[in-house]
Amino acid sequence: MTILHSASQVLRCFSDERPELTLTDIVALRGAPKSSTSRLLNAMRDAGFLEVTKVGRKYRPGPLMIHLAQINKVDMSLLARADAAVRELVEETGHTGYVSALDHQDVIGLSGHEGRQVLRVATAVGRRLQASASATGRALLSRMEDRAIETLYHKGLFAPSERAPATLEDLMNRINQVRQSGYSVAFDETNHGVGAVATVVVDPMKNLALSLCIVFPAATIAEQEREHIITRMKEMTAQLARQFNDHGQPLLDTVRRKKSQSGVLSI
Amino acid sequence: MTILHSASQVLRCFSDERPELTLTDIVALRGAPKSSTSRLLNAMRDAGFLEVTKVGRKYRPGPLMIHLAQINKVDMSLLARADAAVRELVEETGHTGYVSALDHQDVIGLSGHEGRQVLRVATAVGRRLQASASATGRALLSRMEDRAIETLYHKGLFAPSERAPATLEDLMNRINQVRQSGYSVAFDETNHGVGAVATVVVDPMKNLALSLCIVFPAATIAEQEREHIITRMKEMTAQLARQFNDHGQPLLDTVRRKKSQSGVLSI
DNA sequence: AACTTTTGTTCCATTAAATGGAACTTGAGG
DNA sequence: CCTCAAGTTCCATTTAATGGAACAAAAGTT
Repeated sequence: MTILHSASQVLRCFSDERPELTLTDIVALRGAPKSSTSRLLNAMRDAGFLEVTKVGRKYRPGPLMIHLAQINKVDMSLLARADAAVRELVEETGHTGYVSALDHQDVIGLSGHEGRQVLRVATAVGRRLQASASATGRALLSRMEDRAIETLYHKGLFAPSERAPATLEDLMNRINQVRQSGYSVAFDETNHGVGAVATVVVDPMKNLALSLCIVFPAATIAEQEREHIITRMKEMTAQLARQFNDHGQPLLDTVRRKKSQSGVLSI
Repeated sequence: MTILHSASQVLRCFSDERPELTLTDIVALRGAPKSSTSRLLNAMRDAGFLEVTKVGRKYRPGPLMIHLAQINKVDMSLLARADAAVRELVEETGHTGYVSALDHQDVIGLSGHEGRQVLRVATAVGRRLQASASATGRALLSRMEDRAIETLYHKGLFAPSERAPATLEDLMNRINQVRQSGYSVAFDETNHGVGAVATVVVDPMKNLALSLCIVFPAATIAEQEREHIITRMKEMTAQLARQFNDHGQPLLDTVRRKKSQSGVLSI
């Protein structure tokens, strides 16, 4: 174990729920000896990775992190991150991939990358898709509360093809499958001959859900390759979820209010 | 030199102007051997501190930094940072300190910390002060363009005491002194018997200038102590400036528009 | 205030990692 | 196919990190 990995582990201990940690906290979380951890934390403080609160000897991410967070060209938005992840998947698999978000009953493509395969699905940035009849749409819906989904489809739903869910009950079954497995699939639903695998990740701070999706010709894909795509997508999505403190909470129906700081007037 | 310090140096190489760097860039910036730097950068990538762009082997701050930037309880605003810096100065010197911002011709106290000294200046969060007749006000004005200052005081200015600048010319002289020395002083200007030292730092992304100020009884302060306060304030202000990419640019008169991302639709 | 418990630091010999020069590999132009 | 620049790997050497235990400092407890 190099000290950089140790430092990395320490920094990963911090989260929204635990923005400040003591030495003993970190010892407990990492399981490393107290002495090493003590020296490590002091070294990290000296280097600017951490800073200590005057009261209670608590550590938190330090000035160096604040410096990096100010660099606005390093886009840290979920969209930029999800887009980068999809691009990586596209390069790996050669299939087309895109990132999309939900808008009422529709899914909108926000960014897309075309694959290298001769037979490939064209990307459609800005195009709308029925949420209920697509892998990416059901992935996004899976992070809403049941009540909200029912409200959204209270007038019933339209199935553009035989394989798409035709009733609210069908849809809920498919959504529950997504919730359980962590990914969403579709074959021949909105577009004939097209297969899709999608996952979803939410940024709880912005209450924003985005879906990662890889699309491919349904006929030519091998079972093994499909499995591989699913595995990689779940891996990359899990990484994004960790980065954004997404612990699987459902999306809030109403807009969350930001708490005001204590003791300091806001501008 | 520990590897943590090296890693810290590398991360400090990134800025708004240089959001991505190659191995050779970093070798040039740090002066360390190429071999060590190569290994260091790869180790940092493995640990999540950096990530590499697929094209051009460029490095930039990595997923770990993005994770930390998401922690909302770690307040990275300039106000929170300036407040923490002032608190530290107050603890060190025992004198009262505060952070303030400009509102037209006034300075408003945004956060304050009272000193430990028996004879101390009381804090006044939310209270207004004449910008022209205070150390903190002139510090803030020093980051505006001359034209903007002239516009602000085109109706002339009022001096609340003999030592305060009475004309625009007086004021400009005092402001130019601040620009040159990097700090602002006042004795017996708005409040009798009160001395003050102030510095200013701006967050270019928010186009926000904040002033750090330490106030003390003018009569009882030793020359040496005053010098020490100035030195420490300049140090801490310089650190903040580095973190926020403040390179001494004047404040924009109009609100800067944020550029939209290329290739990706914004939500 | 004296005691106990909890929490963090320092010491030490041992182990493991970082170092820098040189040789080597890779990749982009010509 | 060659060349030059950019990046990686090798190796012996130096330097830093490790973890157990003793030590010191706070925070509770009687």
